[in-house]
Amino acid sequence: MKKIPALHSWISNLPPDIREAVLQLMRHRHYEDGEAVYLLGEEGHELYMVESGRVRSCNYTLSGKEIQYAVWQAGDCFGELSLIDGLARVHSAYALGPTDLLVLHKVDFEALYVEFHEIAVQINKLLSRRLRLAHTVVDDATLLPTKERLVRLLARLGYSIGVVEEHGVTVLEGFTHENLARMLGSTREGVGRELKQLEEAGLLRRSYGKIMISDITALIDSCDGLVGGEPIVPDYHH
Amino acid sequence: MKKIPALHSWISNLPPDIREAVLQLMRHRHYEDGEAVYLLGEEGHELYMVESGRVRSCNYTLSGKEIQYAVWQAGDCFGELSLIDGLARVHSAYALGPTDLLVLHKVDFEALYVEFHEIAVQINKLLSRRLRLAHTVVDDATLLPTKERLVRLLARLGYSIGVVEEHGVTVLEGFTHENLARMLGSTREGVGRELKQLEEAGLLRRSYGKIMISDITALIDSCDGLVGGEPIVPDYHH
DNA sequence: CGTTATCTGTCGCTATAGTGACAGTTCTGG
DNA sequence: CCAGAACTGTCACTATAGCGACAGATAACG
Repeated sequence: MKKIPALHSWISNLPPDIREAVLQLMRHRHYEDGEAVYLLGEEGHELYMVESGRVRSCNYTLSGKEIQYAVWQAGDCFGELSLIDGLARVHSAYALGPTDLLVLHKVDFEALYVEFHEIAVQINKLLSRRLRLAHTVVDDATLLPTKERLVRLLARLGYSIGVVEEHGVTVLEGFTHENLARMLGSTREGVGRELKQLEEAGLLRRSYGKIMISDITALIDSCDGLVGGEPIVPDYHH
Repeated sequence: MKKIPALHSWISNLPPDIREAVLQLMRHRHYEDGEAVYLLGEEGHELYMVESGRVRSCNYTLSGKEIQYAVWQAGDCFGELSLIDGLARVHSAYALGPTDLLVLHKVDFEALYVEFHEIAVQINKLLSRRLRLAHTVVDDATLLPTKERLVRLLARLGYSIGVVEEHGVTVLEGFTHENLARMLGSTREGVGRELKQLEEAGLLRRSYGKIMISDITALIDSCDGLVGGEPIVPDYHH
């Protein structure tokens, strides 16, 4: 049973001495389920790293429809965008379940940013990764039907925050159909329909809030209509 | 008659001395209409700045459907992503009409990147901008119906590469319905339908390959169902 | 100045996927 | 262990928008 490491952390990629300097300036903060870390439109004056729990980032229409961009968990960093360019938050972030974060204030970040060249380099890598991921999401949303988009979303989630159990089975836990639908810009019913079909095709098994993928590669191959663009961005560190 | 400045240039934001050092290492190259600058999946070993003409970046499905991410023109920089993270190109780039580019080789870029801290800082800003833009595109694609997506696309294009004529009319030239559809993940017919409706509503005028928007703000207001997320990312320089 | 290619307008057909409604299932907390 | 909540399954209805087809308009080029 192996946990796949965090993919969105620039802090853990820093050389040990600089990393310690950064961590020293970060403060703990606890959030209850559903509590907002920050809201769309706010001025951003902090960035974050997840210690435990999960955080989701999303945006809404006036009619209430929601798109969820990402779910961050232990080790992932987020919230740095507004600190880099000084503009407002483009989405809101909420705790998914009780969550502990490490918080770095803008003032401290800027001091570190100026002092250590290496931080800008790592942030560039982080932003590159985010950008590649955003491109694959745009590809999915504009080029593919719901079924394939779901497959690629499951692959991404499987690789990034899934837990690998014996026999190479990847398990996704804590995702409702509703939650998956939000990441696709689709609906609960639609996700249910497609998941059922994928189960019938033998590509995954389900049990209330748990999705077990026996072979992510096979899942992807089942319906990859894209010429290029892997569903998941390869890891840049190591 | 005023041209709106390039929004995707990290080079022009550098202090004059560093900028000169960068420009000195760049070489001219000419491309004919439709010629590939780079292709999806290739290893990237160059980055570019547009001198004249236009470049479009896109991706395809196996069935031939295309999504176009961006159109770059004079002053815009592109192609830096693969140089930052070392991964393959995630899309292809083609010249739109005869085009002249300035080319910087990876080796030279890396030397500059290490020597001048300021370059990493500017690249951070560029990537931030790209990421914000990508977020608004994801919002559009997943949350909004075709009509509103078209409106927001026109607003983005108007602000970024439109030409402002007398009476504040913004003119978009060189975009076919086909081309617009590719940026929406929609179809030529659909774009035609919606453009007609927008014209009937008095929000724009058309004449073969030219779209004249009298008031971009009014256009946006006509159907903005998003809670947050401006259709265009504000400019960070100045 | 006429031929060709590209772009645009229009119309009807169709299907993918969103909506609403309700029943069944699994979990949670007292 | 039981009641309520949250999640899931299913089905019929509907509409947005993609597809195919063709005619008309504008530009490009020799």
